[in-house]
Amino acid sequence: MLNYSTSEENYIKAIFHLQRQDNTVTTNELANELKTKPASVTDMMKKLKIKKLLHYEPYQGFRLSIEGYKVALGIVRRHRLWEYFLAEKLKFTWDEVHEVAEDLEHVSNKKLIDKLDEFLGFPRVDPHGDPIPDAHGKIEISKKICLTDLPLNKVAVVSGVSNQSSEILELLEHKKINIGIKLEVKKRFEFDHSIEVRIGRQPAFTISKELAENIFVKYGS
Amino acid sequence: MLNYSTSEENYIKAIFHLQRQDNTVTTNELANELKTKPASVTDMMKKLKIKKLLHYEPYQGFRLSIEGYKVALGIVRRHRLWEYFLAEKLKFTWDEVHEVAEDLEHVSNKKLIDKLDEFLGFPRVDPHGDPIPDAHGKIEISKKICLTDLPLNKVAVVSGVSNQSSEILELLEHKKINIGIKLEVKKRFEFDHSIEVRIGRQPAFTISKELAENIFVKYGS
DNA sequence: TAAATATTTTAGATTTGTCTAAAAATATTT
DNA sequence: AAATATTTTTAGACAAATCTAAAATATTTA
Ligand SMILES: [Mn+2]
Ligand SMILES: [Mn+2]
Ligand SMILES: [Mn+2]
Ligand SMILES: [Mn+2]
Repeated sequence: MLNYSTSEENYIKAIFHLQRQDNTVTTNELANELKTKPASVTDMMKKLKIKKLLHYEPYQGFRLSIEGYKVALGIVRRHRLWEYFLAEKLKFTWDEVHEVAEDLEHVSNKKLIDKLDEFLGFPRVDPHGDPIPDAHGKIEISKKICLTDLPLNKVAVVSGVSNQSSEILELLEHKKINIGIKLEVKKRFEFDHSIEVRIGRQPAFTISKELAENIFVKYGS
Repeated sequence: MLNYSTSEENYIKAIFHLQRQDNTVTTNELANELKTKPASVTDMMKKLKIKKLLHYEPYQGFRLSIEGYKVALGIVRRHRLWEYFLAEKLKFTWDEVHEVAEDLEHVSNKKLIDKLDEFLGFPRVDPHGDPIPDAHGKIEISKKICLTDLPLNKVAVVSGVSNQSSEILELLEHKKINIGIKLEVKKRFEFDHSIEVRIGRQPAFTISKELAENIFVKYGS
């Protein structure tokens, strides 16, 4: 596997994240995501196309190639392992890890990352509940259900949060909702779309529509 | 403290190491150390002078300014903490850590480094026996004595090794000489300048002049 | 001390990644 | 189907870091 510049890696990872939603990514979307200008995106897309990391025809948007997808998984693996390290070992909070991992992810020494993985005990998910690709690029694609869509009285595990701000963290900590916790939805209110939730045998409590929209769960352990 | 580019940091750190020996550093010395060309060094020296990180007049060589020295200590702190992490936590060997730390040292997030320091238990020396500057830039300047100069029958502690190759590591591991181990010199032979060494109450053994020249010790614990 | 040699700096080019402004292509309205 | 608006690309410029070749300066040698 070749080595790519920090800038190339940031573009590749951003495309990886954006193309999950739609099928292809547009110049403006990517420029917006990376806080850069459309002209810069076009320049980089030409370069990544030459390196065969993506499919791109002028004005048609772009997608990662098989090779580009593999490279992206490597970057995501490094990013999430470092996030796990920061949260678990260095006691960073949940909302602080992303920014630091954004730099650490670009140190691409295979042995470093595989030993870090081992040191951490081969974690499956990062502090935001997102799956960590293994050394071979395998990634668990568990389908996440938004809390707004979870059927009533079905126990599910909180597996991720889509918003990573310190504001949502404050609220989640106050409500004692962490990744991995089991909960069920007891009731939905039509008026404000608020949701009544219960964790284990504790008394049920209410969370807002806004919060519920950002919490994802999955079935099973 | 401002932020500097990876390239600027590599130059600053190299000057820091070179100026310990002599008083001022020359263009060729630095170009050689960084495996770059003299013209590139001159360009960077002009830039670092403008940033007030060093004293430099054309043709006169250069030294770090007080400010440049502080910046260098920060880089060295990061480098050596990562080296300690790699050796202690990830079980890298001694001769592998430098290369990886060379990249990790450029992730300059104050909180990351201070938390890493805490996680590691505030280590005083890196895996090569070199002192780690603390969060305020304080560094222990213990005077190292080369094993060739240690008086006979004086117990001293192995505190560093000047050569960092895997070849010297192989030999040191075979002879069971590690950083922190206590030893004394029992005899010196005029013929080949080999040295007879004893660790604790174990039987004495001989090491070559070449090896002794690369081992440094200090008195006390 | 003058010539030869070595070191250092300058001049000019190159690569990478970015930007602004203008042109071209595409999409949306009327 | 034009006209209008939006998106994307191109053209040209710029900063950072590097290089080669030539010029300037310093050091050594005879
Ligand atoms: Mn990044
Ligand atoms: Mn994450
Ligand atoms: Mn470095
Ligand atoms: Mn070291």
